[in-house]
Amino acid sequence: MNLDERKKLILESIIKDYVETAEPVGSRAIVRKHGLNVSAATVRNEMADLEEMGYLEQPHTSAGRIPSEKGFRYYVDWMMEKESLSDEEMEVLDKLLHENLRDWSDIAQGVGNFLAQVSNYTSFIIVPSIKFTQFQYLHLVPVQEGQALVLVVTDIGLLLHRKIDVPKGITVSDLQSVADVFNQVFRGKRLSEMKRSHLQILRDDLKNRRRVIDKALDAIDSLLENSGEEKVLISGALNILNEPEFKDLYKLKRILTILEEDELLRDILPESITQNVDYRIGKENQSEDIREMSLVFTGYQTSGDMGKMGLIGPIRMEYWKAAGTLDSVRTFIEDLLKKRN
Amino acid sequence: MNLDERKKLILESIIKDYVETAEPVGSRAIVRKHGLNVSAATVRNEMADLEEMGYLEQPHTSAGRIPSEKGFRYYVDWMMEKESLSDEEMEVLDKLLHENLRDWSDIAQGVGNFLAQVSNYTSFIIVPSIKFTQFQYLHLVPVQEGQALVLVVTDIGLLLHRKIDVPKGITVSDLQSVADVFNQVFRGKRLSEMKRSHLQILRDDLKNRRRVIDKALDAIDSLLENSGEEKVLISGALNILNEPEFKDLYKLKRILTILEEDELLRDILPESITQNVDYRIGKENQSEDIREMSLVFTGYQTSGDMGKMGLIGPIRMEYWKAAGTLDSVRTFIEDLLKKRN
DNA sequence: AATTAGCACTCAATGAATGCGAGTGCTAAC
DNA sequence: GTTAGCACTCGCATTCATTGAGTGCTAATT
Repeated sequence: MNLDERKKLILESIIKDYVETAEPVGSRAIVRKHGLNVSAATVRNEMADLEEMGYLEQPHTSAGRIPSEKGFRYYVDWMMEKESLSDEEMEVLDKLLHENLRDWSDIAQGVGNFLAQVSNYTSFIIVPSIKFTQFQYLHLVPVQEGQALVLVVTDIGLLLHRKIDVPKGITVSDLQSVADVFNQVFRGKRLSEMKRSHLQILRDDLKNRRRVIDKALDAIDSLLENSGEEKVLISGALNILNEPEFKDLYKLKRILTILEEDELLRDILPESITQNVDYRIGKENQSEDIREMSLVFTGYQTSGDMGKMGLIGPIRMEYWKAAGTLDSVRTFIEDLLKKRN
Repeated sequence: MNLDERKKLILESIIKDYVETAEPVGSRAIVRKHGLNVSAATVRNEMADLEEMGYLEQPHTSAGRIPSEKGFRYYVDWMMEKESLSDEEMEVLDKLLHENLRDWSDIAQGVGNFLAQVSNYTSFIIVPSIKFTQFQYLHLVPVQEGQALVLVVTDIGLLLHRKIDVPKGITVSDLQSVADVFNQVFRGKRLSEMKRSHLQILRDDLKNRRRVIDKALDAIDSLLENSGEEKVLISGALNILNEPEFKDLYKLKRILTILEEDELLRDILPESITQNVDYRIGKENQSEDIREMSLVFTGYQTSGDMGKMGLIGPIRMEYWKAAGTLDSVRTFIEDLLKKRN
């Protein structure tokens, strides 16, 4: 894994130039732009070496070199320095998230937009299933004769509000006492653990209350069904229009379609994920469809499962910036989640 | 405005063919495909007439004819028969909307997706400002020491839920009585009319209650600020990738960018709008940016302002299908909105 | 032994020249 | 009024030569 300093410098020059311009880089250009004290011919020799080692490749004989995927991988693993968010960018993020404290999924969407915007790539955020968030309390709010609103609040905020039918003639304090039952029995439990069977308390209870409780649990069940899975948020898919490698309309269409289908994203990420930034460069991706793209991603800790987020871009990606941005954003939202608790 | 039957038939043939294939239509093709009992030469003469009248145009001398925008306009105004949704499509819509009764804006998003899907164009739905919906009642739900949840319910369902700070030591019944004040004073009023000045009742009331009321009104104000404007929902923007006229990457990018910017859509629609389906074909559009596209749109009645929805596609659009679809969907959601009340 | 100048060579990209064919417009006959 | 026939037009695809950036190799230089 050791390249001598000059080879490293040349590899880096080629990567930086190529990422910027999307054009093969020639020996002359390197000498000129990066102020090496050797001639182009020397650089050519080094480049031939690097190519033989697999770090560079040539689109065709008479073109310059471009970094191979292995070249990018080497750079990312051994040479790269992450580039964090600038102060101004941090400020934007800060403002964005403190402006209005809404649902966590709203916040996540905001973070996604932010990621896409600062990076100019496509961002994704996977919000973990709410199954494992803690039930805090439930309120039953009468709406009108025969209807009530179920409110479920968890450790990450309000989650469910849904109308249910209730028996006519039920009073506010009836509803209150039903809610009290929930709050006693389930407080601190995870949503996924809320089962009818735990409500033995009610074995011989009033029929009316029983019915309301059933309805409320139905509502919770349906919540888990609808949003019980992790949620995938995608932002900035159109940013790939800026990448010259996708000027081919057919390719473009295929990729945009994938990016629109949030379901597909779940599959291209590894099951388990850590809070370190990780990379999948080009063909390192399992999924056929994104073999021409790179992924930079990381996990973030929530009160429940680990969430995931990341950026999708061309192989010719500013990995340094993407990784730095993700690092900054991760710490930021983890702080935010802690504070909200 | 009178064309003889044969000219109409020829115009229609050209429109149908061109809409389908995006290629100029030649005289031979018309005779062959549409079973005219005249020769190609005759059709050519008629076509020359139609061109002179401005209903057709020729991309270049040696090509067939394509309908001009005026030609499409004539067809839409005088000849077209709308093509309603098929039974299966109606069923899909029905299922979609009865599946889960959520927020109206969720429903609107669903309808938008549906429109985009059945039409294969880009759909937009403008949900009118909530300012003019009727306040039904407010609930204050204690969350934890020093915090409460404001719930505002209007005639179209739950609208706002936001945490506010409340003085410590305030009791549930205190909150309840504050809510009662709101419900007495504002019931049936429009959100935009809810002002502090109406709360003279409170002139000499307890300081604590006063403070809570102020906070709640702040929350409502902020609601109006954030979502007080009409909301634009766009769906299926990527459908334009299917249209060959946008194979030019530069055009494509410009248009997709516009479609992503929902703000811009507001501007391209006329201020006042009726429940009839209306059209803007190509250069009939005021806005520079969509002069190469057509709009088909209609208003839908809500309990407040008139909402708007429609489809954006190439000039070479299936107006008949688009108009029929919008008609069907309009009546559908108007029924839905009535029922929910 | 490493570096460099020099030069022949390669190959994509560009643009001019050419042929093809779909479709028209016109004329003369029906 | 309709139609057959035919010359004509013009976009499109193909071919071919030209250009130029960039390489690889060799021989000279440090």
